[in-house]
Amino acid sequence: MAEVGGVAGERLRSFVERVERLEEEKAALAADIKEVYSEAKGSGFDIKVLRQIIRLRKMDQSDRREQEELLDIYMRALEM
Amino acid sequence: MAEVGGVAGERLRSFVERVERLEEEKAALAADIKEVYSEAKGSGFDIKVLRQIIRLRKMDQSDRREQEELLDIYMRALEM
Amino acid sequence: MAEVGGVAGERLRSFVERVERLEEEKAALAADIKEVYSEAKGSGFDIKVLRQIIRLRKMDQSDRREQEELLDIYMRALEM
Amino acid sequence: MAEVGGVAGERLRSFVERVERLEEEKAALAADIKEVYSEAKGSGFDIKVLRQIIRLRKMDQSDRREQEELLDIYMRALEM
DNA sequence: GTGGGTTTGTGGCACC
DNA sequence: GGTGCCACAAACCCAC
Repeated sequence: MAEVGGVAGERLRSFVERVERLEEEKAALAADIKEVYSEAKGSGFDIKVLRQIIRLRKMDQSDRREQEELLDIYMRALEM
Repeated sequence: MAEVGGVAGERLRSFVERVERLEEEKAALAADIKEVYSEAKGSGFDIKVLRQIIRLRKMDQSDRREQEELLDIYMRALEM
Repeated sequence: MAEVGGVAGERLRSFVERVERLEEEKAALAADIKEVYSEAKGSGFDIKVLRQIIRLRKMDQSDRREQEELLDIYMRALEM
Repeated sequence: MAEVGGVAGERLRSFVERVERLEEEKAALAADIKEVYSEAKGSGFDIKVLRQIIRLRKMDQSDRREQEELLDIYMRALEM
């Protein structure tokens, strides 16, 4: 990190701005999600229930993956 | 949350899937951000400090100053 | 936070030290846990497998709790 | 990880339970710490700054200085 | 303003 | 040694 005002400064600025740009897009998506929840609420759904459903669906997936992974490492631990 | 099993079921499914879709995209952006940090690291930048820079740029100036002043007061109180 | 060197300073110091004390104890427990894993490894167990087992046992519990919670909020959403 | 189902099964169970026991105690301490912060908050202290104080006290002086210097360099490079 | 929950950041650990 | 991963801790945000 020599060249405080020189080339490195340009690279640094570039990285910072790329991250900031991506974070903006991410924040926009978060806002979209919030809007969907809001719309759902307007249709009479309970947001807390919705969130829970989505969380459980995600968990089931990762749970299944974990189980498979456990089987896998058991097998390797037993040198099968 | 009326009409369980009826028309509302369709709507519910639709909301759930929209949220899941958006969350996938959000996760993809998070991965992109991670990659940028990784690239910056490869260029010799300190990721932790980089994160701090981005945090400071986002933070309001007056809040930032306020926090620092409070920290200063506490440290003097503790004779650090 | 007036009284930088006075009464408030004493209270501040007291809180800080209480937290530090508790964190020390917590760190000691973390070290104990690490030691148990180490001992298990010495007995021929695969640490990664062990961790996975413990994680799954914890997950199963919290999964069950989540399911119950979901049922509960469904019921409340349906005003049962 | 040999002897699945035999004597090793007992040992395995023992290790798992010891870890789980220690993790419970650790969780209890975490709750205690949270409570201290809560009490401090009730006395008018800023929790965020309090945490920072504790972090700084734990951190090595030279590391702390190093981080600050790096931050300073980056900020000058970005003309912040 | 307080608590809960979600998300982000940091540190430790294992593997390469 | 250094890199990626995972778990814990902290910050943030919303709803009440």
